[in-house]
Amino acid sequence: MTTIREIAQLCGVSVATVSRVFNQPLTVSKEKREVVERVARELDYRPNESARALATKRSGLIGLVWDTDHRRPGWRHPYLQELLIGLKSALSAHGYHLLMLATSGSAALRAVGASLADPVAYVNMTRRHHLGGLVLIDSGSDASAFTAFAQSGLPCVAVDVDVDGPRATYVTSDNVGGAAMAVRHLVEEGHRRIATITGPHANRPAADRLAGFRAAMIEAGLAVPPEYVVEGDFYRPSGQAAMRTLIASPQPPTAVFCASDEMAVGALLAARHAGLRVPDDLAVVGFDDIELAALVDPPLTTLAQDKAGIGVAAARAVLTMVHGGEKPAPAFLPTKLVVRASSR
Amino acid sequence: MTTIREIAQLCGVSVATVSRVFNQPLTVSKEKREVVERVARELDYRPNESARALATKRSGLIGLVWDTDHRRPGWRHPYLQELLIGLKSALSAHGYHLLMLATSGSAALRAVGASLADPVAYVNMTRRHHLGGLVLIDSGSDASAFTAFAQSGLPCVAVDVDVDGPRATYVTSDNVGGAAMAVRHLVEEGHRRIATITGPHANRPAADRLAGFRAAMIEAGLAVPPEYVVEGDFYRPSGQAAMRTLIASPQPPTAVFCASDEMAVGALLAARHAGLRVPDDLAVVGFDDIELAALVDPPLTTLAQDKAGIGVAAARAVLTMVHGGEKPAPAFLPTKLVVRASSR
DNA sequence: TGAGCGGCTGAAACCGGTTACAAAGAAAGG
DNA sequence: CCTTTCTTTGTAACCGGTTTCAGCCGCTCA
Repeated sequence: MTTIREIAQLCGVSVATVSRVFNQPLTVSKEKREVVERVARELDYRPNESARALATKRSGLIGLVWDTDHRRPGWRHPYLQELLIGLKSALSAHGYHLLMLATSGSAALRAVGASLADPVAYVNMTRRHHLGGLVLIDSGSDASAFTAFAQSGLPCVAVDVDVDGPRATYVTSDNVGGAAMAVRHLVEEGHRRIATITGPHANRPAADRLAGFRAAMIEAGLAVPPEYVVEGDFYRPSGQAAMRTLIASPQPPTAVFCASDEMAVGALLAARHAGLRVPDDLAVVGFDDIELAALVDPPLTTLAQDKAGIGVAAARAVLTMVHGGEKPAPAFLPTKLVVRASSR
Repeated sequence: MTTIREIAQLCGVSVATVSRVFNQPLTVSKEKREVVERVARELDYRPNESARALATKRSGLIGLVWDTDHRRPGWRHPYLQELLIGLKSALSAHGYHLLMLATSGSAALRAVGASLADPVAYVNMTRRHHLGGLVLIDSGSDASAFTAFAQSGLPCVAVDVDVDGPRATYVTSDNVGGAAMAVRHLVEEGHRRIATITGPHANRPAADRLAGFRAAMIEAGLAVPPEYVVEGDFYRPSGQAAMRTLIASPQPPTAVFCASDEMAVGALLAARHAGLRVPDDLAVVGFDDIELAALVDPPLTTLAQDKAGIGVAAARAVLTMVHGGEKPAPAFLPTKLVVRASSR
């Protein structure tokens, strides 16, 4: 590997000059700059990032905290791939890389059944590697661990989990607006008895979707009897169970808004088992627009999240803070209603 | 941040001794070791990884090459999440982290329509960051770029793509054996006219699945007329089209083995449109066991890949090479036949 | 003509570890 | 008791960059 000193010697300049050529080119005279650049190219010079990080205390890396909860081995992030695509492209545009942190030290914590990996271990890694900031991805467990990150003072951006801290913010979809769009769509289709299957009430997106549902129902002048709000956990079985409950109620709804596509698919299954035709007897609307949504029978009407966009927004937010900017306000990305056969 | 020198001073020892306590504890006397360890703990000492990487030329990072092909914006890895879970946990067990490389410099290449991102840029990053090795994930484009990595001399492990090089190997499922299991299962169900919808012939897993299919057919004493082998591209529409062709043939098959679940779902759709009942008129078997497989109607018989296991195997292989071991032979992980309603 | 200023440049310190080498002390062997 | 060997320790060089500081040079302006 060629070093800055070799180049300096070959060009007859000092190492400081060579360093400047790459970092503050304008402070070097045009002639020397060109010589250095040419020689560097000929020697296929590549700056040593470790040395650079050591000297500057900046590594050009952003940490990704995504720890699958060992108590929920089957849990899967609904759109990890798209999220990563968005994250990666936005970070890459600014010359940053994404480091998937592994906390090998957390075995002890797992043994005692701690939720999520030890935030301390992650913060530890962050400092050791001079990471600029962290992106936190919801891993299906409770969000308490996230607050530990948020309070650590490191630049943190959480996806789909609301956190607050000195340099912590979050990015999610416009869940309130999306849910309201779902209701309006169902009202337009002539429904008046509309129920909802929500996510866990402690979960921010779930709460927002419920709030949007309620607001739009009021706006439409429709009542929401308590039995029309059933809590699920975002996964298919809970949607199926919730739908069974709704079907068994004295006056079953003619439409249901589900806070996730997974639960909506469960609702479709329950409807099928009960002999209900979708959408004639029961309209179903989901949330997420997972790949599966277009493929179930009937295809599912749903609110599409801008999945890659959320990744991009998260990357931007964390970079803003890394570069010393103010903590950005939480971002709520617009959703899009995708109307398919399950609701018309 | 506390440094090794502060600790040395507080303990009244030299920096070398402190360094040894953390790297070769046995060469330090018990007393000094304990003092250093206690003080380090009290001061919450964390070694600076940049400095360490600079001195040792090892970073403890493994690079992940996963560049979504811009010419196939909709392309998605069939099991990225499970793969990452496996990779991460196995790497983490050895104290390694996974660095998702971003090659911002590839914009120029994209402009000229180059396939995949510039391997040179990745190799560049690898050297800059002192990465131990690379894990290459198939990104749906042609595999030519992979050979460039394989020949770079860096430790490389590809997933689902066969590469060879001085320190390059790959990990995939036992595609031959899996396909053979599918055929045997269909034969046991009484089928004799069995067709296959293959993946792209240039793709190694696709070729292996076809080879396994052929071998098992011969073993069962069954003929494979040329029109019973139709090539698809792993995606749904191609499966649907291929199935239409098969149905239109003079003597349509009573069973079809598809090289991917996506194509199998396409085959199911084509069968439904043609008025065929599955599995009575046509049995369908897929490959992958994607989430959708259990949810289509009828649920799909398929060969489940050990997705996380592939990640673990890839991690092990790359670590073996990083630690100076011999290049491991390609690994072929066993698949499992999951029998559902589409074939019985 | 001389003071003042701005642009370039280089010497050297520094970032925080690792490690080759030498030396001191302790233990072993003759 | 002296030599040899082993263990433990410290000194100092080194990894490859960045950055402070001072000095030089050429200009401008009074």
